[in-house]
Amino acid sequence: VQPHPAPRRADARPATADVPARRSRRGHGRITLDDVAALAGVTKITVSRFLREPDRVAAPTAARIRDALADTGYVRNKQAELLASGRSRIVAALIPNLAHSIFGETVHALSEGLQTEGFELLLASTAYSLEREEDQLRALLGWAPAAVVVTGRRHSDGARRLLLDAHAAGTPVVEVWDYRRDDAAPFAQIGFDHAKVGREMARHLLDAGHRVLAYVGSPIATDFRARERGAAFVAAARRAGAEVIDTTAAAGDPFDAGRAALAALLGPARRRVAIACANDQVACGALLEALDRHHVVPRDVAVLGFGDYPLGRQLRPALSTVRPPSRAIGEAAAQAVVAALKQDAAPQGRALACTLIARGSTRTEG
Amino acid sequence: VQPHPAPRRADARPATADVPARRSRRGHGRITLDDVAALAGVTKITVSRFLREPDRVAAPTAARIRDALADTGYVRNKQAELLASGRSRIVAALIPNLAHSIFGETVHALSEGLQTEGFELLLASTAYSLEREEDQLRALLGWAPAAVVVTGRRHSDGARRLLLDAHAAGTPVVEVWDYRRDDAAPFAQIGFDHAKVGREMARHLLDAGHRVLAYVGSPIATDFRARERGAAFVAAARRAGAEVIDTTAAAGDPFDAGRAALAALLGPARRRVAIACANDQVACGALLEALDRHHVVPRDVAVLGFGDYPLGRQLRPALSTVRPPSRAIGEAAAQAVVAALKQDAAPQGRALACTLIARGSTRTEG
DNA sequence: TTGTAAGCGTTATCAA
DNA sequence: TTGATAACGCTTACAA
Repeated sequence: VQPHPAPRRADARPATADVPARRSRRGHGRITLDDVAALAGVTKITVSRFLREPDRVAAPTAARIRDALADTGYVRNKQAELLASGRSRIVAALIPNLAHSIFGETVHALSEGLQTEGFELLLASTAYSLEREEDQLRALLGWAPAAVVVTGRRHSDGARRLLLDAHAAGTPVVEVWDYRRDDAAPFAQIGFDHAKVGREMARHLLDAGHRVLAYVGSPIATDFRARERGAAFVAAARRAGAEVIDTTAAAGDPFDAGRAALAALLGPARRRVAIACANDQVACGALLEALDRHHVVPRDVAVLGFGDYPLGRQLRPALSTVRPPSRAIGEAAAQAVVAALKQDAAPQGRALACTLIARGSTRTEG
Repeated sequence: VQPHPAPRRADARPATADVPARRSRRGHGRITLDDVAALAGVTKITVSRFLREPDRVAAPTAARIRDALADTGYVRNKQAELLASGRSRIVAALIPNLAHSIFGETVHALSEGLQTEGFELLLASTAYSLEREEDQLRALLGWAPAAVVVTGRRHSDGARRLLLDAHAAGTPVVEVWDYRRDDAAPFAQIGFDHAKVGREMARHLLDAGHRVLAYVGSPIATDFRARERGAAFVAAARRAGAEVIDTTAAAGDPFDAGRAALAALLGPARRRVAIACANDQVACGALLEALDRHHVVPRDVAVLGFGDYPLGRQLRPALSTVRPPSRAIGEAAAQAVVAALKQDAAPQGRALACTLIARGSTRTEG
């Protein structure tokens, strides 16, 4: 641990004409522009200018300011900066779940894309609750963000109102992880059509020759996108004349839920089924349970997941799954937001594609 | 989609004595306190007071203000609020990795603990880079946070300087996920002793009768905590007279890295080994590879992970692992920060315990 | 090239 | 119970 000089603070503020010694409502002890300026022998506006446009101050002055900044360990106060400049370089994003989730890559890509353009990402999670979404959205809007990114196209009336107000005030609003061509929503959508994915999942299992199809849905009632996939899966399977079982995974550990779902589906009365799951974790649980029970995969039991988590590739047979364009969504959202802000126009929506990855859990290899 | 009234904005600002019609540097179209106040027929300070202490305005006035707030869809500007009040209710936290990580529970618990006390969490990730930590820390400090939470006790000189300055200015600083009893660091530490965990991991494998021990470390050179566990593991195993192999997992998919590590360790020349891994994903990869190769687990190949990810429980045999107090760290950090801010004192550090969970991958059951 | 004055939207202080 | 005024720390606009 290196010792280091305590932060220097100018004792006397630069005398501002005949203003009485500042009544110091609170100092919080932090270094301000005035402190740096005093040390550099200039006024704060020169330091401020140096911070924004270094080339516009004379070289010797710049050198003194540089020293003063390093000496004091000055950190610019964002609140004051944003309030004064009127334009925030903050993008607020609202995601259902931060920890251990499918949204990780989206957030990462979004963050990178924004950072390279000089924007900061302010993140909050909704825990899949519409009510919480509204609360968090209100909190985020308090930061006066330059743009807003939300997940999905379903919101509470209050949240929708907030988004529409922001939109009306010229703040770009982007909805990610969903896309409906026919949707007349006012916000740009960047994502994919979940109903279409559900149909493709059914089609894949039907094409593999299965005639008994099950969907194991998410235990989260407000995961509208998973529900949409499930509903479309069920409808498509029924249309094709298959026997369809529509179930929901138990709450709690998703692997255990997948195991339990498989156990419930199979028994003396039923020995063959093709299962599509709301996510790969549930699917891995189902697949592991099927293997433990010595069912023949994929002939008797086929399992199809969603999300393309790294684990699925490791099982034997490996898990078939749908890979969502997680990273592309984040990249596209960053691009859309940045472009909209630069051109002062409404952001552009974009449809992205999922990829169905057929592996051993649904298809006999070779 | 319900139609809703466009946000109302008072056309004429309340006449502020003889100030000329505002020169309107920029309007950003957002609703301000003045707009709400004009609609309610009061001045902005009354609205501000209502927002902070509703009981201190007369009932009829309060009702009018309430209506005006709802009508306008007013959202309080955080920048102005924080700047004016001088005390930010923001806690800044710096975590190595947000997506898919062991820190998820810590962040979640921290967030919950702070939220119930009226604080907001501002999160940033370091991607395990000291350089990035310093950058991100500087950015976070720009928000003038009421407290700072960082991961670990290793920082760049610059970051340390920033933390010490904050500390000196009375801002509580907490280091999480590490704890050294002998450490004379100025910051409160909330976590556990990684060296001790490394020794316990070695002890567990030795107690199970193994005499050839391997450590598969993290590919992230700057994951100091994993390195500390590894170094202590190796030292303890050597002290006990065991043959020790100290390796590092390949970068990329951790499951694949675990598989590759096992493949490299075992061959014609060596048929028995007990492997400890930097994390459960690598350990699961190693365990799956051992099973695919028909090694006898745990007699010939034993595998011990770290992290207690849900997947480990699902394998057969299940993965032995160390469960870190992830949630407890987040809770304790929230408590420490809140207590420090309330009492205007330095935050208190705390040692928390890991639990070694012996399952079938290291111990013959029954 | 540098500085002065005003103001961003809110809150603390004090007065009415 | 309500309001006038002066900050908070910084940036914009304009002057020197």
